[in-house]
Order: sequence, then structure tokens, then C-alpha cells
Amino acid sequence: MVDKKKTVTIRDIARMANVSYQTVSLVINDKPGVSDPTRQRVQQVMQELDYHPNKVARMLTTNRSHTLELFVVDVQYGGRLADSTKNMAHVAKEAGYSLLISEAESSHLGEAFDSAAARMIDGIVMYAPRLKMSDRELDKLCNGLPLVRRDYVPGSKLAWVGFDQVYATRLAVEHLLELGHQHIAAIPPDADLINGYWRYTTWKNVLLENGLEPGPSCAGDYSMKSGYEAAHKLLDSGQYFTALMVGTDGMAQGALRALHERGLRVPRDISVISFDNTELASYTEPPLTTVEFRFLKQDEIAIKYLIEIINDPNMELHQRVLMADLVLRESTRPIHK
Amino acid sequence: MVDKKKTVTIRDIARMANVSYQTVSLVINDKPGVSDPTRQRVQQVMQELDYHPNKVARMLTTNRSHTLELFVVDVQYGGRLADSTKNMAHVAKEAGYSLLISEAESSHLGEAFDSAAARMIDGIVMYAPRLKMSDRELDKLCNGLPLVRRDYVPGSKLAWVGFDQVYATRLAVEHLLELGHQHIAAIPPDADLINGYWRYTTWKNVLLENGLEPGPSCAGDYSMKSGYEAAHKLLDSGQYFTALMVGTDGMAQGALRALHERGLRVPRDISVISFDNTELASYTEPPLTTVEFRFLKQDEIAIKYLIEIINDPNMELHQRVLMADLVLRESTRPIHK
DNA sequence: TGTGGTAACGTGAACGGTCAAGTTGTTTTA
DNA sequence: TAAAACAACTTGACCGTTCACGTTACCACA
Repeated sequence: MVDKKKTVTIRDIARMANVSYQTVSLVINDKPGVSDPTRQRVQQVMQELDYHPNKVARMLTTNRSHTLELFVVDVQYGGRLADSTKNMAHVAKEAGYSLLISEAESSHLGEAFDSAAARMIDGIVMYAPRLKMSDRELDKLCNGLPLVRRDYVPGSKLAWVGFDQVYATRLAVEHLLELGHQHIAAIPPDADLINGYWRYTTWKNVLLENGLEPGPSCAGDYSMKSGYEAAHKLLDSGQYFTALMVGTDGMAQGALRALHERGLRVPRDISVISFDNTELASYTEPPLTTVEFRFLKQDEIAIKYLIEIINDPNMELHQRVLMADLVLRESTRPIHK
Repeated sequence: MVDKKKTVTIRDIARMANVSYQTVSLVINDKPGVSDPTRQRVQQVMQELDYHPNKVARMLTTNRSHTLELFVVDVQYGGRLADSTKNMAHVAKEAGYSLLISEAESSHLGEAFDSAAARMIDGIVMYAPRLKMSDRELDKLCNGLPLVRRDYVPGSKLAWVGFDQVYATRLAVEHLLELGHQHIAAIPPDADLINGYWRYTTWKNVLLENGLEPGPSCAGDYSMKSGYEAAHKLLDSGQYFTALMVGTDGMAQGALRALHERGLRVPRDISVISFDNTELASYTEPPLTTVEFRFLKQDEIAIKYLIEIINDPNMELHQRVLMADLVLRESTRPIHK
């Protein structure tokens, strides 16, 4: 009995304001062709009846939803996503868009795209750090929907926004080299992850370039636990190293604990460098020298780039590469002779 | 020239399958009234033409979007949200819903609700840890839209899902009391936050109940930095304490650093207990005794509860209270005489 | 044999907007 | 002064579904 409040439509407004529904539409969309007095009268009626245009009806005719969708693909337990969703939603909102978030598995990616299309989603940001798929395949799946990957995907000529992992890794390794380290171990992210692959190979290559034998390495999965266990394994291997490159600050926290348990002191005995520069990096024991990735910037650029593509569908796709910075703290130091 | 692919509609299918569009609709929605041969024929045509029902059109007629919206209200920098969005999206998806995420300020909450209604959002999960608003006001704003707060809001009779902060805090303080501590300081979350308020007052009350004078306290804002600074302030105050209760594991990490800088050892000199039991708690130095909040469970319950309300709008609203658990690690120990 | 019931399908009208093409009436222009 | 231009507003069609009836055809039963 309380729900007798029929939703008020554009035609109700028209009737009350003594104009046609089309005139109301013009007023709503701020289009010309309406005299000032009429416009004001209509606006007043809208106020009085607390009218809000039905967005769904609008979608149906305009074929646009002003909604973006974030695909999180093959990410089990998404620590790394952290603030990204909220941040993206914020950036999108500033630009007049909403953000839908959805999980997908790469095996069902096609359905995800179809579903997005059926909802008249305007564009998609994809976070798929382990997705290996040719541009051709992906382009076919996405079915004409604007798509930006928020990843570093050096092989792809589709739109993506990512941090140059080669550069970032080089930054880390060369920092250690400059400090005189010659025996450098690594705990890179899982090679299954695109950035894991590049971190690992770059680490190796830079060392080889410098005539050094790569130290032991053992991949982790982003969890602190994996960093902890990997560090123990490296030490168990018996191979000598004076510096350790770790995939993320979180993994480094785990590694630090392991080193500590083994009675090794950082940076006295072993220098540790990691990636991300999250809040944690400033509060570890000791604070971490780390390669900073400005994820919020990456999110923002990805969203804005997507919107550009939406507004100009014939735009030539390109890749936006961000460069990391080295942040020096206390976990690294020159090797002592 | 590539876009000549007109979207295929229900009528196209009907024409190709030699039935009426209504029959196709019946097939799509798995409703009775269609013979098996016809049903199969229609399904085959849908396959061939790669038909996907237009969800927007469906929304318009059914007045349901199968979409939930997450309001994040007055949260600046949402560390605590972390995996929640992805997790909620997952739970929602399992139940056939999508999740839209949006930020809002409490001052514009009304518009946010209106916007959700205009999109035909089916229900709202609100995360608004600092929102103080009477049930009456909130109920008026939400305009009949099903709403569940993912917060502990002891004053409210609307639907909410939250951890009992009084119980949780009692758990922490009583643990310290059992260990013989008599001088207990606190770094609660900002009193502006609902749970901050309850943590602070409960900490004080439990101590008073036990005939003890509350130790010094200094609120923090969830950041590690605030924990670090608060700990320093407590020590600067010169007031004696042997135990410290800290609002989150992250703040505890900051506090641990501060204590360390002052030459204090945990737990030898000071016992530390915190809240959340995030991954970090296992890898701090020393690992933290902490009160576990199972946030993922909270998220899941909130979503499911919301869907229940959607399915039965006349359901009597209630509150779902979750209880925390104490997780013992190495940051607390009996006071030495 | 006629009445009734039912399974299988078809039709018209929403849903609440936008778009494109009218229809006025007034003003400008040749 | 007739024609053209324009501002202001209206009308009909359409977006792609679902919903509520209508219409068949067929079979059963009294």
C-alpha cells in the first residue's frame, strides 16, 4: 500500500508542464530548441515531482550505458588489486562513468565479453596478469568492445597500460651491482605471471651482461608466506649470495623474517631489494629499498585511456608504458670487502 | 564497414525459426508452453546466430537489473577495503548478480540512492564506517531500495552485518589482563569511525570494571604511520604501561617499529595485541597476537543477506553479528614480576 | 455432438526513453 | 509581398524485451 507511488516518467512531466514529452527530453539533455520560460517551467515540475530520468530506458535507445567493466582474470586471491577497484571507480566517476567489477576465468573470457556487450557496457579494463593470448584471439573475443589492459604486455599491440618491468628490474639489479654485489639471488613472482617472467629473465640477463653468474632463485606467489619459504630454500641451497631481489614488498617481509631466523642481518649480511613501494616498505625491519610502482597512476591512466577509445573508436591503439623509480632505504648497502 | 553487423534480436530468431517472438522469449527463459522440437529448433537458431539476449531491454520490462551496488561512503584511502570488492563480486556472481562499485560522500548519499534507483539496481551494500545517520533518515534516503550495511552499527535496527566490536575488544583486553598486565595503553582507530568509538570505550570500560586505571591512549587512522606516531606519543607521555592494544595489524607494524626505536623489546618489555589477523600479522617481528576478523565471511554474509531481502522485500530486517576470535602468537606474554 | 480443457503458439501493448521528421507561427530576405 | 529561414514545439516510430491476453487445434468426456 505504500508502493502505490508509480514511477514518474517523462510523459508525466510533460503533462504537468503542458508540453510534449520530447520537449521534456530536450530540457533533460540540455539541448537547444526550448524557450527559457518553458525550460524553467519544465525544470520546476521535475523538481516538484522528484523526477529522475530512467537510465535503463536511456541505455536502450542510445546503446550506451556510461558504465565500464573491470575484468579480473585468473586472479585467485587478489592482494595486488588492493585499492585499485575503488580508485578506478573514482576516476571513472569523475569522467561520468560507473564501474562494474567482475571476475572471469580465461577459459570463459568469451562469455564475459558477451555478457558485457549484452549490458551495453561501454568499455573494459582488463587486469589479467597471467593471460597469454594472441592479439588476434583477444580481439576476436572482445567483439568490438573497447578494451584496455592494465598490465605490462610487451608482446601485444592492443591497448595496454603497464610498468616497464624490464626497466624496473634493471633498476633493482643495477643498484645492487653498483653497491658491489656480485652474488645476487632472486625471489621473482611466479613465472606464470607476465611480470614474473620478465623480472626473472631480466635479472638473469643483466647479471650475464655484467659477466656474473646468476645466483640461486626461487619464485613466489605474492604471498608473504611464499617469500618466507623461498628465502629459506635459497639459504638451504647452500649457494652463496650477498644480495636478494624480491618480487614484492610483502614477499620481502616474509623473506626478511626467514633471514632473521637464520641469524642473518639485513643489510649487514645480505642486502634486500623489493618492488612496489607499498606502505609496508617504510615499516619493515629494516625499511626496504624498493622499486616504486605507482599503481594508482596506472589505474587512472588505464581508465582515461579507455574513455578516449570509447570517444574515438577509430583511434589508433597504442601502449602506455610507465617507468618505475628506485626508492632508497636501509635494506641495501655496499658490500664490505 | 565492419560494423554492418546489426545486433540480432529476438525477432530475428523468431523469423528464422518460424515461430513468434514470444515463443523465443519462452525458450530463453526456460518457461513451459513450448514443444520440445520447437524449443530445440529455436535453440539451434540462437546458437547459429550467436544470439545473446539484451539485458538492458530485459531490465526495462522486468524492472530488475540483477545488479547490486557497493557504496563506499566517506572512505578516503581505503586500505581496509582491499579484497572485499573482488570477493563481493565473486559471491554476487555465484548468486547471479553483478556488482557495481561506487564512492559516495555522506553529504550526497541521497543522489547516490537516486542514481542507483534510476539504474534499477536491485540492492545496495553500504560500507560506511563513519556514517552517523538515524534509521529514519537513512530509510527515507534509500527510497525503498533493499539495503544492507557491512558495518557494526549497534544503534541501528536496519539491516547490517558486522563484527561485535565490544566482544572483540573485550577479548583483547581480557587476554592482556589474564597475562597479568595492569597498565594497558591503546592505539584505537579514530573515534570518528564507529568501530573506533567502540574499541576505545570498551577498552576503557573493561579496565575500569577491573578496578584499573586506563593507560594512555592515542588514536590512529589505520595507516602504519599513524601507529608509529601514536606509539611514540604514548612513550613520550611518560606514562607507564606494559601492554599495548593497537587497532589493526598494520598500525601495529608501525607501533612495533616505534617501540623498537625506543629500545623496547616485544613482548619482553611490552606486550602488543592488535586486530584483524591479516597476512601481515604472521610475519611481523614478533608475529602478532591478534583478534581475527573474518572479513571475507562478513562480505559474503552481507551479499547473501541482501539477496534474501531482495527476494522477500517484506522480510523483517535484523542484524547479523559476527564474533571475532583470538589468535595467539608471540607478541604477548605474561608480565614478569 | 457439443462442451470444456489444455498444450502450443501468436498478437498488441507496455517499459521509459531518444531520434528524426513533422507542424506551427513569426521573422528575415529578395 | 511571396518565399525562405528559423525558433519552438509536437508526433510517430523505435530500442529489444516481457506481460497479459487471444487464438488455434486437438483431445477427452458427458
